[in-house]
This record gives sequence, C-alpha cells and structure tokens, in this order.
Amino acid sequence: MTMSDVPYAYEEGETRTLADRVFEQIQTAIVKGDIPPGSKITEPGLAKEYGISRGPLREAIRRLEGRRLIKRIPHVGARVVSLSFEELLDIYDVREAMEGMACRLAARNMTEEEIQGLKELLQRHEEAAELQEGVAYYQKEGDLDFHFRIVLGSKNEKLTELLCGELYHLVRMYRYQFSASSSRPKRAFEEHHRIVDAIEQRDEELAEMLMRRHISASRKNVEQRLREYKAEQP
Amino acid sequence: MTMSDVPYAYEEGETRTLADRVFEQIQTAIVKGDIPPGSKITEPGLAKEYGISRGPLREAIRRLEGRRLIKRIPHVGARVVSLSFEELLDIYDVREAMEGMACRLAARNMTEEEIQGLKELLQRHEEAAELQEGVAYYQKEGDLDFHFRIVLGSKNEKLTELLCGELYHLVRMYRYQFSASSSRPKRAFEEHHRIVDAIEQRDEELAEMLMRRHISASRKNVEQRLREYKAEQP
DNA sequence: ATCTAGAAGATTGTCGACAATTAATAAGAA
DNA sequence: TTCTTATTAATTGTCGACAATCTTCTAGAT
Repeated sequence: MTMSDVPYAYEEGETRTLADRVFEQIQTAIVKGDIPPGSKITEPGLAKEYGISRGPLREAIRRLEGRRLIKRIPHVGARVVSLSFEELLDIYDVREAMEGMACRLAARNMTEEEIQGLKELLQRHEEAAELQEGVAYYQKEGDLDFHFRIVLGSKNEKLTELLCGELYHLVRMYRYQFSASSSRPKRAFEEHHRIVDAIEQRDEELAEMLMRRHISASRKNVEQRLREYKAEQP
Repeated sequence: MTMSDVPYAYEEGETRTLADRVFEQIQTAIVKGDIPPGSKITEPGLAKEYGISRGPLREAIRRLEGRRLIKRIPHVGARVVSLSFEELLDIYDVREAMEGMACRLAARNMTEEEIQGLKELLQRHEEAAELQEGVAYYQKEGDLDFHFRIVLGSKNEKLTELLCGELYHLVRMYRYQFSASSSRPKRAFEEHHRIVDAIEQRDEELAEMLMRRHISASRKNVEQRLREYKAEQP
C-alpha cells in the first residue's frame, strides 16, 4: 500500500456518493497540477466536465475549501490556491512539530510488525537508490510514504487526521508543482534509518529529536534553494 | 477582543452568504451543546429551523464535516460527534506539539505591543481570580484566549489555521459539554506567567519547553480525573 | 414468542430553473 | 485616446421537485 493510492482513510463497503467521488477527483487534479494553481474554478465548467449537476459539485467545492486547496470569495468564485514560499516554510515548521510528536508516539505505540514493515520499506528504497532507478519515486512519494507510516504508527487519530488529511496534500501539491525532490537523498535516507532505529529501541525522546532534525534539515535545504532562486531572479 | 467573538479570521466587508452564516450558527450551536453530541442531523429539520432550503444547508454540513464536528454516512445521515476521552487525550498531545512550536515562534516573532497585551491579559486574569469572580471566565474562555494570542503571535498562518480553525472548536466543545474547567487554576496561572516571561526574553527554547510542560500538565490532570471517574463508574 | 419478508414512510442524493450579484462589453463624453 | 457609464452576459446563490436509498412498521411463517 502506498499513500497515494488511497485518499487517506477509507472504510470499505461504503456507498460513495457523486459529491464524494468528484471531491476526490478534483483534489487529485489539483494536487497533480492538472488544474493549475491560481486558476479559476467555474461551476458550470467543472460540472459539465465531470458530467454532474452543480449541486454535488458545490458540496465538493466546500470541502476542498475546508482543506484549503481552493480559496472562495462569495459571489465571485473560487480559485485554486497557489503556494507561496513563505507558506511552504510555514508548513515545514508545522510538520516539524507534529511529526516530531508523531515519531515520539510511534516509538511508544508501533507494533513490531509495523516496525518490520518500515525497515522493509527502507530496504526497498536502498535497493532502488543503488540501482539508480526509481530515484524520483523515492524522492517524491517514497519519502512521504515513510513519514505516512510513522504518523499512522502514532495511533493518534487527531494527529493522523490533521497531517494526512490537511497537510500532506499541500506537500504533495508543492512537489508536483515544482518537480521538487530532495537534493540530499543520501543524507535523508541515512536519517530515515536512524529514526527507525530509535523507534525500534523505543527511545521516544531520541525518536522525536531525530525526526525534528530531519524535517528541520529539509526546511533549511528548501530555504537555501529559495535564496538562490531569489538571487537569480530579483 | 476575545476569541469567541469571531469564528477565527474574518475579513470585513465581505458579503456573506446564507450557507456561510448557517455554517457558523450550527457550529456555535454544536460547540455550546445546543445541538447535543451524538444527535442526528436531519436536513429537513435544520432547514426549517433556520428558514433556508436544503441546498445551502448541505454545503454547511459538508464544511462541518470537514472540521470534524459532525460525522456523515452516505445515504444515512449525519450525527454530531461525541468526544471520547481517548480523543480528548489525543488532542492534548497534538496541542502540546503544535502550541509548543507556536510558543517558540511567538518568542521569535511577537511584537512588543503584542507581548504587552499578553501581560495585560494576565493581569486581568489575576484581578478576576483575586476577586474570586469570573473564575469560570478565566478557566474557560480566558485560558483559551491566552493560548489563542500566542498562536496568533507565531505569525505562522498554517499553524494558526489548524489550531484555531480545527482544534480549538473541539476543545471548547469539550469544555462546554463537561462544564470542565481547570482544577488547577492557580498553578496554571503561574505557568502562563512564566511562559510570557520567556517570550519577553525571546528565549525560544525555554518558551517552547514551558508551553509543552503546561499542556502536558493539563493532560495529566484530565487523565487523572478520568481515572477517578472510571473507578467510580465501571 | 421470535424471526423473516415485504410495504410504507421518511430521509438523503441529484437535478434543473430562477433570482441576485458580479464581470465584461459597448457606447458616449472629456 | 482614455475614462466613465450603461447595458449585456456570465456566474454564483437559492429554491423546490423528483429519484434513490435507508429505516421503520406490519404481517406472516416457523
């Protein structure tokens, strides 16, 4: 299972309504950039495109607004959000705090099987990296898969809801938009390894600290590249 | 200004639509317990009560679902969430992480005026406590006001959105439901004081640590009372 | 008496139409 | 030409009606 297969949590057997399906379709389209950031969402247009009426579509739009993937102004319309660099850096700070806590709780609550699964995931990443193929996978979805599992391992429902249901979509959206992948894959991989070790040893304190450093380092990396970018294009 | 006056962020001059207004009305009703937790939301009933048609109402419901104040099952209906103790404890862990970070950032980014405002707020709390009146205020909304300001002081938009837009409603709902107020007002007040001191000294490390301890202590307090409650009623 | 099956009722899901507001366009004056 | 203003067009907001689904109640069989 990879996190991109499933929106986040999905109770089987549930009859899904039109509005629900269209909500996920539009969300995916926004995340992958098929509906470009900043573009206007016109209800008749989308309704025709997805072959439904405006009623369910509006409900889907309200939910997307709740996830902050679109911004709506009454009587004017809705636009897909366009992430600024400041917002991206803000998200990193939030992730540092929340995933740090998630990692602490994961060290406390993860089952041995889940930890084993994490180690196997890392091994697949290593093989993929050694073969120099699937690098994009590791750097894009693979990295998030790792973080995703740790969040689930925290067994904290609210934490999971907020991270997987609100933040990760924005993170993925950013990665698709800027084709951004970590420019420090080797170091990131090593950090992942040490995090798993801490979890395996049930060292909560260390697990949280390592995760916070890991995310903080990513943030610094992005910030650095942002400065270079700004220096080029003032 | 107190946080309960305003949903959270409110851009003036905006024409507000029926669905928006009803969304806030229902949200307030749920938080204050006027619509009791676990109760069923029937669309025709609410539509009649608020004097609108089902269209806007459904949009409001979808947004409430996004804020996780109600749970919806397709073709069956929606129910107001009822917080379990486990969820409440989960929320405390999330708050510890996020408000800890918020406090660190507040120590970095708060203006001198905002810090001054915080100190005045504390003074008002002290006076109210000394006079032994408005204790409920301090313990209920007053406490959240304090946390609210620090979150705003972080100047981190995402952090503010998640805490004020998603978590605090649940916290307030819980407090209304259980008429719960801190059973350690004096100690909590002292902790608030030390947190402001750390912020004033721009000591990010200390500010984060103190806030985390503060929330962790509240959590332990709740956990303790929960155990007593469970011991009484098995 | 209890369980199953069917029918009646109520509720949710979806749609198209109309009203209200905003955006775009065109015409006229400075 | 450019700015203002009136008109037109398009989009959003709201509503009521119909279809699909679930729940409840009733009747019958075991």
